[in-house]
Amino acid sequence: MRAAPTILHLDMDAFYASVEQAAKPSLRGKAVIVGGLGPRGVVATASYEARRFGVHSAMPTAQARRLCPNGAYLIPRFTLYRAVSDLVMARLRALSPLVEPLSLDEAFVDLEAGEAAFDSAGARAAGERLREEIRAATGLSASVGLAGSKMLAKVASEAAKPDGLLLIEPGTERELLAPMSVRTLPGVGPATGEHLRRAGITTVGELAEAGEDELVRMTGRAHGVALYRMALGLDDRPVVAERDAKSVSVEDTFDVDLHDRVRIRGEVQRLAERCVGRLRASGHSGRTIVLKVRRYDFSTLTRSETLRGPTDDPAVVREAAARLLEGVDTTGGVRLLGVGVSGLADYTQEDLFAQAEAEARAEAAEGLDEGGGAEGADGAAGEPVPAEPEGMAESSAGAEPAQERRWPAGTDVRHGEYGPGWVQGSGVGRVTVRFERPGSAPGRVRTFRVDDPELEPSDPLPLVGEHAEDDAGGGTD
DNA sequence: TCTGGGGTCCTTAACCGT
DNA sequence: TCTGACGGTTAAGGACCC
Repeated sequence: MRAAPTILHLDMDAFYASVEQAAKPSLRGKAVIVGGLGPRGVVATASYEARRFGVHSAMPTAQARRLCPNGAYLIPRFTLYRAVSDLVMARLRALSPLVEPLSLDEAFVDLEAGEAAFDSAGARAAGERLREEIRAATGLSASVGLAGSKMLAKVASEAAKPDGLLLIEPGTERELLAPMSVRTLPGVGPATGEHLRRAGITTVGELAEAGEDELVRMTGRAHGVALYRMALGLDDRPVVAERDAKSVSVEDTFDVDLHDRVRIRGEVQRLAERCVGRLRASGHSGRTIVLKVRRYDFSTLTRSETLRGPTDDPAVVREAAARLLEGVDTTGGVRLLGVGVSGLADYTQEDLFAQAEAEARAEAAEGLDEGGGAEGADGAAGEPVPAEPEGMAESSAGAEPAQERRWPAGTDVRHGEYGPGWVQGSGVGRVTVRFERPGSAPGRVRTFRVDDPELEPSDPLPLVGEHAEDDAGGGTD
């Protein structure tokens, strides 16, 4: 019924992990796990090599380490991923003005609107060309789904993974979907999946048979209607570029539950500041302040307050957050705190640029603050481990004077003598660095004292060498 | 060693006003 | 004036996504 399969869904394969493998030649073909490395971290992305051990995203990192003890565990480096993502999105926008990014590694493109394709053959050709261009520009593989609707295009790219392309011909969608699990449909997660399973519905075909009324009764109005339409392969949502943000929030999970009320208040104030920093950087102000508290038992509650008008004043947000906290019982301990602002209004801030810069600096400083997990700890003997008092996550009230330099695994560094490399692990006063760069052969490893003056953090190098013209970065030769 | 961080959207209930 | 049907807003929670 629907026209030609000219909606394209692009999905980068194991994006964060693939970027790290591209940046670090010695990791190619190896199990790479990107995610939180602390005691409560979870996996953001696992390379396909790591997936063979049963590691997958959203899994606690601790569990991943048990399944795959020899994997490389790295913290995410969003600035690098964003830069790579920008290259990819630029390719998409060259195809069509109608590009809807869903995240750093995923987007929809309306090929017809860009006059890039009008039929199956044209769409397939455009998709294959796109995959080649992305590989040339970034060195990474992407999967492409093509269909007459967003939902089907996404299902197609999922099925094409990794490094593939799948086009769903119009008219074939129902029979294609029928045997698939309901869980392949976007919007059907663990809860809905289990709900449906208990009603004896496990495939998309059974979903369609159940009928709209039944599904609405089981899962609610909006969900039921959407579910039924998806089961029939119906989806007429347009590709929309430029959707504006609806809320801004920041949250922190603590390595150890917080009990001290004074400390909790202090953390809420910090989060409020950070939240406003981001709010301002995005050129917004907001009316509703939200406090989020996750307790020791993982139960989560939110408290919110709506102001008379929008604000981007740190003091106002801090005070509102503090008021909201007073209404929350924290006995037993708190594992996470968050502060958010919603009800956003455009707010053209006078000195927006100065603020954005301040924010960027603050973020850069924070990035290096995170607790670094040593990874290749090997048989390092002797010397007592620094034994950090846990829970004193970051910037612990300036108690310790001679701050030891931290080298989180995965950080880019430059050594005066050996050149560019990355931190493979650190601990017991030492840091292990592998010297290699995106274009090079796998490099050698050397170990230094953490305070080696020749060693300094550096910016990530571009994945594909060609952009040598801009020496803006650390192009000291 | 259980379970991140940033979002979006939906549902339900209470409350207010028409 | 009382009651009801609605509709909008606010607050809280939950499911889901990457």
